[in-house]
This record gives sequence, C-alpha cells and structure tokens, in this order.
Amino acid sequence: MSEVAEVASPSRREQQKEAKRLALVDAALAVFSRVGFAAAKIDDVAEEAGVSKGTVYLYFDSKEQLFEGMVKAKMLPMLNNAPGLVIDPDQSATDRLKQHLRFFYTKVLDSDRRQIMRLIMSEGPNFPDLAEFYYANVLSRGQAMINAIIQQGIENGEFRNMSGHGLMHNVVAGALAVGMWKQVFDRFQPIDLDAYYDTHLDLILNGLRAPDPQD
Amino acid sequence: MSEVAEVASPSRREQQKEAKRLALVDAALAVFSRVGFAAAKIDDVAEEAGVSKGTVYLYFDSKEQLFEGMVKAKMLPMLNNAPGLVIDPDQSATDRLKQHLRFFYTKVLDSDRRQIMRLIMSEGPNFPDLAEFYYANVLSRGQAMINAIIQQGIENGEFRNMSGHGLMHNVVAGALAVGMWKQVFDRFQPIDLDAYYDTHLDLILNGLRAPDPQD
DNA sequence: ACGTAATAACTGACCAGTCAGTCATATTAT
DNA sequence: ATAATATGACTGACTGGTCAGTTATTACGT
Repeated sequence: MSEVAEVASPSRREQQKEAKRLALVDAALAVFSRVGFAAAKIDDVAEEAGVSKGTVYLYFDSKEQLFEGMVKAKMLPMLNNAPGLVIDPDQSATDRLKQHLRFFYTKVLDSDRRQIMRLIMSEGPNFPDLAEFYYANVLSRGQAMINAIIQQGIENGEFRNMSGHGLMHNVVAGALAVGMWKQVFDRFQPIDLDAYYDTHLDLILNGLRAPDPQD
Repeated sequence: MSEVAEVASPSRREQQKEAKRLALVDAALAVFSRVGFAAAKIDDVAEEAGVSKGTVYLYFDSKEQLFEGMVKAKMLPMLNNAPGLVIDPDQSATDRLKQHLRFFYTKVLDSDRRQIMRLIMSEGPNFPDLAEFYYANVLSRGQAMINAIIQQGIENGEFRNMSGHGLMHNVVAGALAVGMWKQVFDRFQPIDLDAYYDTHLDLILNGLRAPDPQD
C-alpha cells in the first residue's frame, strides 16, 4: 500500500523525527557553508541543530552522507517547482528565457541554495557521486530547458542561428558567475542582483536577437 | 658571471635554495589542487617536491602560508605579462576586448592557473587575506581594463550605451563560468575551450553592438 | 513494560608542527 | 693545497591536539 490511507497520523514521534532531520540538514548547510566540508565538525552541526553528536549518526551514517543528504534535501524540492518543461507555443522564446533565468536568480542565487552552488564547486572533485548527482539532477535538467528554448527561438526567427558550441553555457554563464562572485568577492565589491539580472538579460537577448528583416 | 658584476655568483647554495622553493610551490599547487586545502598533507607536498617534511617548514611558516605563498608565486609573474593598460587609439574597442579575453582564456583558463581559480573560490572565504590579495591584484586590474574598453567602445559608438550595473561582470562572466565548469563537470560534459571562446565573443559583441545607424 | 530516541564519555587514527641531530657546502688557518 | 672549523640546509622520529565514529547508559513516548 502507499500514501493513500496508511501513514495517517504522523504520530508525535515521527513528527519530531522529521523535524529533527530538517534541523540537521539546515545545520549542516550552515556549518558546511561556513567552513567547507573538511573543516566542518560534526559536533558543530549537532550543536547548531540542538542535539548531541551521537544523534547525528542516528540520521546519517557518515559525514559524507550527511553532506550528500543535505545537498539532496535542499535541491530536490526546488526542482519540482521549476518552470514547466512543456513548451507553450503561445509564449515567445524570449519570454520563456526570462522566466527560467528569473527562476534561477530568485530560487537559487538569492537564497541559501547559493551556498550549495559553491560547495559543489569546492568539494565536487572530492565527491564524484555528489558531482554526478548534481550534474544529472540539477544541471542537465536546466540545460535541457535552456537548450530547448534557444532551439525554439532559432526556429521561429526570434534568435539568429548561432552554430557555435557552448551557446547554452554562455547564455547561463552570467548567472553562475554572479553566484560565485557573491560568495567570495561580494564584500570587496557588492553586486546588486536585480540590476545585474537586468543587464544579463539585456546583453544576452541582444546578443541572440536576429537582425531585423527590415531592408 | 652575472649581468652587472655585483652580487655575482648566485652561489651554488642559493641556486639550489631557489630551485627548491620553486619545487615546493609546484608541489603545493599539485597537492592542493588535487584534494583541497584541508585534506592536503604537508607530507605529501614534501614528497612531491622531493624533500622531507621538515624542509617545508624552513621555507614556509605554516600550511596557510604555504598556500598563500603558492598562489602569489603563481599569479604574480603572469600579471606582468598582461596586455598593456595604455589605450592605443588606433585599436577598436572590439579588438581590444578580443585581445584581453584571449589573454585570459589562454593564460589562465588553459593552464594550471585554472586550478588556482577554483582554489580561490573554494578556500577564499577561509583565507580573507588571500581573497583580498587576489581581488586587489588580479581581479580589479582585469576589471579596470575591461571597464576602460567598454567605456571607449561606448564613446566612439562601437557599443550601445548600456547603463545597467554589472555590465563588466556580465561581459567576462562566460570566462569565469567555463573555468569553473572545466574544473568540476568537464568529465560529464566536456567543453571545447576554443569553440566556447568564439561563441562567447560572438554573443557578447553582438549584445554590445550599437544598432547600425542606417535609417 | 517495552522499544526507540538521545546522550556523553570514550577510542583510535591522523596530522600539523617541532627539534635534536646529520650532512653538505663554505670559510678560514696553516 | 689541505685540513680544521663554521654555517646553514635538511632529516625524520616524536608530540599534542583534534575529531570521526562507537558504545554503554539514560530519557521518553506509546
């Protein structure tokens, strides 16, 4: 059987357990963000979550699994809220591109998920599984959408036909770069995310735009 | 004998010492790149440099200073070779932009300095001094040049007048992003750096280009 | 009462940094 | 020249602290 009529009452204990799992995930994100994976102490995660160290090991088998579990717990819910994959033919490629980039800016760059981005970059090479998970579940999905939009735009004449490789990467590069910048150099030179987003779109859409067929 | 006949012979010892310092810096870059700062063992750096652990401490006071010293030693020589800051009025802004980006792609992205880029992103928050050094000596210099070029382009009519903030960051974002990508996800989805560079320039220059004054 | 959740004291591996001693090169005396 | 002495580079065994993971015990919900 399944969801339907069985889990029913999440019985005090199960509620507490779930709450504690969330607290641990939040604490893990906070601590890992602050000092990186290697320097993070399980004791600190435990303290931040308001439990003892042993408890952490009731929920996660190891430090590595805590890290991976945290990333998954933080990213998966967001993926389900991403703008739909279906192509609405009434919507221009330009509008769809705006919509997707906006989603990324607000839901990732302007939230604590931005920290995860940096952690993946930092620790990815040491966590092949995690990098692959992130690539397969987060990046490649996003890429597929952006690619589809660019394709649509080229086909319907909104965008010029740029044949070069790496077009999609170039289109979203501005978003990745500003995410990194804010994590590392923002205190030396703050960037206003909204203004940057406007410039990003402006620059990219003009770069993509097909020349007016006016002559 | 030496160039001017003064300090004269770098005396066998000094030569060896300098050679060893270089070996240590190279070894440090290799090891830190491989596993990150925290997981790097001084013993491994020593072994890779062909010396014993104690020797490392004759050249650097601590693991932190080894790291910072390595970054500085690797970046400083390059800075002196960057394209000149003087504005050649005979050169279009477009050409100058191409020249500078090309320099970055070949001298940073396509060399072991790319590793340093990732290390700065990963460890920067834990090494405020280092992040500041990198910002002050590498980034802000590059930014100043790109900004000057954009300004020139706007003034002489090559580029349209985009008022938005973060324009410069957006212009170079593609380069930062691909550097990160190659470090972390290239094994899942390789990017050809030359093709990507062509697309980057194409997209950006079209995005910047002032509309033809043809009407 | 029973079983599950949580604790905190404990262990053992690990590693940055030290230091007493060795070895190679340089300097001075004969 | 050669030997005696001094210098400074180098070594590697050792230490002290840290921290991931374990376990024996206690608290709590049902």
